[in-house]
Amino acid sequence: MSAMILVVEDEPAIRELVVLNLQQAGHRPMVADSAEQALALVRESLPDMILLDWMLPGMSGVELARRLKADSRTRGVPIIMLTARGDEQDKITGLETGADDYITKPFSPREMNARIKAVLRRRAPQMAGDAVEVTGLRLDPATHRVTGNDRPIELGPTEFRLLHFLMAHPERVYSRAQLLDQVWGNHVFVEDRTVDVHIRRLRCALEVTGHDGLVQTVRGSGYRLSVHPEG
Amino acid sequence: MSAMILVVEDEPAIRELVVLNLQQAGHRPMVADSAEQALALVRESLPDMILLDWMLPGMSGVELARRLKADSRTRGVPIIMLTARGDEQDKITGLETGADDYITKPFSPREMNARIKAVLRRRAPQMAGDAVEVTGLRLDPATHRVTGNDRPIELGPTEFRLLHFLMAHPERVYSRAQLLDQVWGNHVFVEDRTVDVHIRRLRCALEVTGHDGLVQTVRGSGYRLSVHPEG
DNA sequence: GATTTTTTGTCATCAAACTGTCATAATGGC
DNA sequence: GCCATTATGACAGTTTGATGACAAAAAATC
Repeated sequence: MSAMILVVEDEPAIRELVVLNLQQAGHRPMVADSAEQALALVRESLPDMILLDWMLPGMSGVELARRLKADSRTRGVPIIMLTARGDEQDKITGLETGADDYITKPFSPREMNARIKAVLRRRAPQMAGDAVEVTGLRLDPATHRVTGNDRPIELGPTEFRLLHFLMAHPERVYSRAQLLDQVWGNHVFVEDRTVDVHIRRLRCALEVTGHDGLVQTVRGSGYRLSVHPEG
Repeated sequence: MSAMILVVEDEPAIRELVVLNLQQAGHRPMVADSAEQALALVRESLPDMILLDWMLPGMSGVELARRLKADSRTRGVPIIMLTARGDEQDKITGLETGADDYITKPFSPREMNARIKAVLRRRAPQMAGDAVEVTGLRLDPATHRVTGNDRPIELGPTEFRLLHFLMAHPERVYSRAQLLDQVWGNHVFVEDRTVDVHIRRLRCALEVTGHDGLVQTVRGSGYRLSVHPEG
């Protein structure tokens, strides 16, 4: 479970606390101490999640959330609000602006981790770090192991990530561009056709346990991982 | 799970209660009735965890926590705050000073144990102090001794800690950064590649009993200790 | 307090693995 | 059969990890 998480918090003490805890949990934190800086960072590279302080100097956290949810590029990024008090009205407003969850200060690191994991599981399953299994094909991010009917399968790093993503979102077609965004990263410049090659390498590797049929081509659209026979 | 836990609490009744409960749970409690005495004790020997009363005569618990977190030697020791009431402001300040969790009095022994266990598991599972063994490779923290099939194995301090951590978390991949955090300490500034070198030294040492295969490389991700054959 | 002995972090180098791209063959739809 | 799309094999460049050497730092010894 290694997600890039942007922490937007102006108070240095709390910020450091959160960052430390995130690192402990194996995430890669980025920090911003204002909404403006956060926007700039997000423009550079899209994080997997944003922890957002309710109260910020300058542009408030609510306003920032609103903007992020208004932009199609950033809309999908889950947001967890950090709020000082458990004010019901705040909570309502927060959820209205599109926050995915809500943590009331003071929060224990355990609570924070639990909520982060829950949101990740909901919004970006491959980030949650759970093992996934489909008809005997099993991929465990924690041990970084792939097995087909309990026989080990060798995968390169890219094929691993690709399979991980596909298994986390089965029965759904993804275009090459989407796969490039999700598996390679949304900033790299790679030829579309490169996906074909990695799909082939993946199929090759899965062939030894007969699981290569799971990776299906959808002509004109992209690829899909499905348990249903092709066609 | 047997950890050395320092209890800092001025009220004798509560202190005894806590100590009793800790012993019941198999831990080894040390006690201090003031922050000053706590500091002296910590100077002697580093506990695995500190239960710290919020209100203390003389130097307060908050101040003590702050000092402990400021010192690189003691920074890694998890702190659980004992607070009298669920005072919101107290909790905020507590977390700011770097407490890992807090327990609100009055607390049930079960709650206390649960939180202690959780924090220990999260922060320093290898602190549990029990000997670990994997397919004939045995590491005993108490005697600081490593054997492979009952034949002694010589390890440098860093290699020992590294192996200890890996054996306490088998079958799981850790990035170099994570290993640096966990084994070196999350405050040191060391080159990532240094991990490679120590992994190699560790493997070299384990080679004499044929246990070097346990330490596996996961290309692009990090290292893993596993009983399953590589790849 | 000086001198060995260990331990540690860093580098340069080498081998192996991985990656992206292309040219070409194969395939499916019409 | 023709066209668009995908599969495949080969390849060169790049990245990554292993390894041996080395000097600084720390610890132990005298």
